[in-house]
Amino acid sequence: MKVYNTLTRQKEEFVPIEPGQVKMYACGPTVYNFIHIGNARPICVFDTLRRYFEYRGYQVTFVQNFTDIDDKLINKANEEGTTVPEVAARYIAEYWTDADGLGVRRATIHPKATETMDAIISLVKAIVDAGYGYERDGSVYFRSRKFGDYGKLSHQPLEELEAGSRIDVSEHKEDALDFVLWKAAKPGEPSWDSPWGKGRPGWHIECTAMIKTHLGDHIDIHCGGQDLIFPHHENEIAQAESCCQGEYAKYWMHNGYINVDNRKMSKSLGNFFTTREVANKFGYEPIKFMMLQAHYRSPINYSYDVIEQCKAALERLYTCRNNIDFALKNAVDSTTGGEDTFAQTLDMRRSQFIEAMDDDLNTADAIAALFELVRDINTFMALPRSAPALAAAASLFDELTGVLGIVYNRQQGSDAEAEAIEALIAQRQQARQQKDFAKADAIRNQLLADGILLEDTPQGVKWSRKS
RNA sequence: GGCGCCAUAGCCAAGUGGUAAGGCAGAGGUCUGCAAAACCUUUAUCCCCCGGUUCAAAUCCGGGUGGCGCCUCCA
Repeated sequence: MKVYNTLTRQKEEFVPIEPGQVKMYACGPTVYNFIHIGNARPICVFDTLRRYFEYRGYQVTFVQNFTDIDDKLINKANEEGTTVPEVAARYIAEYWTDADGLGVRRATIHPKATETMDAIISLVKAIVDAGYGYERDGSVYFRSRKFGDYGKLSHQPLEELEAGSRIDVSEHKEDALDFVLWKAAKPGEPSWDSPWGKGRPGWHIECTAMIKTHLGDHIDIHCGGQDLIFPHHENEIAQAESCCQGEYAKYWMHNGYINVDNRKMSKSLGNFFTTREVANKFGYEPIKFMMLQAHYRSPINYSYDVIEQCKAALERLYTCRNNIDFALKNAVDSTTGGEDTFAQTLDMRRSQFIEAMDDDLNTADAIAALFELVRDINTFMALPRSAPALAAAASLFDELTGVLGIVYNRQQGSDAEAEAIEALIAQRQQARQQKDFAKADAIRNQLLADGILLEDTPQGVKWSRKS
């Protein structure tokens, strides 16, 4: 498999540090609000990456953090007259709702910054001991310029980084490039005891500490949004490699932005949509599909039209899967002509899918393979088929959509409900036989109003729930 | 100023040297009591513009034009 590595700005063959194992880390949300769909992109993309590695037989340890102590959380708690832990707990719960809706699996470990405090403090200490950190008035800073590789990820010359940075008069940095590892406590803020007095961690140190705690000193892949390359990931490298030999992360993968009106969607610009509000209107599935229909490094311009198109595209997929189940109920006993060819076609689509995913997670091409598979299956089902052949089709469909994490969770009704529907269908069939089409259509329309779609086929009446 | 990214049909989107995937929308057809679904056909003589390299370029090189991002919290 090839992956694009931000470090080298090239697609590279993925070679894990330990054969058969992948250790990956993705920067997770700061839990002070609902996540917006820009936040949802890396969550979806890197979940798919993780699933794909597992599909290819790797044992994956995937860590994604929650930043649960930070200025934004403190502000939110103050605004609401509540506490930081309460705010964090609430939005972590909301995060799970969105993640589950998007069909994103739980990571192996979801550490929280506040639960990693010991590791954070010892890491800061190690950095100070190594001569890269220094304390001023209870805060600890990192000497960026002393770390020779500073700028290697963002590919920025130091002078330029310096020109862009500003020294806050309230801080006591030796150099404009330096960044904070540990912040001295301000009155009324949550704080932890440390060798430098009460304080809390800087933004960058938690990820490094969590990686070292849960994955070790060297990981295969570090992921995140492109906007984290500088300064966040650059600083993580400095923190990790200044006090530990060897490479912190072998591959760095960064996803592109979600835009609105071609502008980056962000909380600071105020042009964001929360995942929840879009999901309430269109469902979670089209959001997930939108994330995967484009390559993960390309920008996606979110709009009403796009999400509607995604919904329609998904409908084709779901209908196919439903039709397989229907065909399975009416399967014939003996095999029919062309089943060998069909089996070969299935294998060919699987190969096509894998080839696409192997090329730096080209989910757009993988989805194209999936749609071609759908056409193959639909064509195959034009005739009555044997159960094993249909089951093979269903199995491959589930296999590939499973790797993508395109959830298919159309709600299931109760048995009583199904019986009532079947009864109405029977009435309608009777009406049809008597050529009472007005009555037949009335029943069909009534069911449709209840979200039940009837379709007449040579094998009988098929019904399904519409979203 | 520094470092990058992008420009493909009405819309979304792959393809990065060998003659334009896939989806949505549209048109025609088959099937159907009708509808739905499905299938077939069709929708870019051409990939922002101008040069160049090559037997061959949407794909490489040079120059434009337009859009965007990071350098400050941010996925």
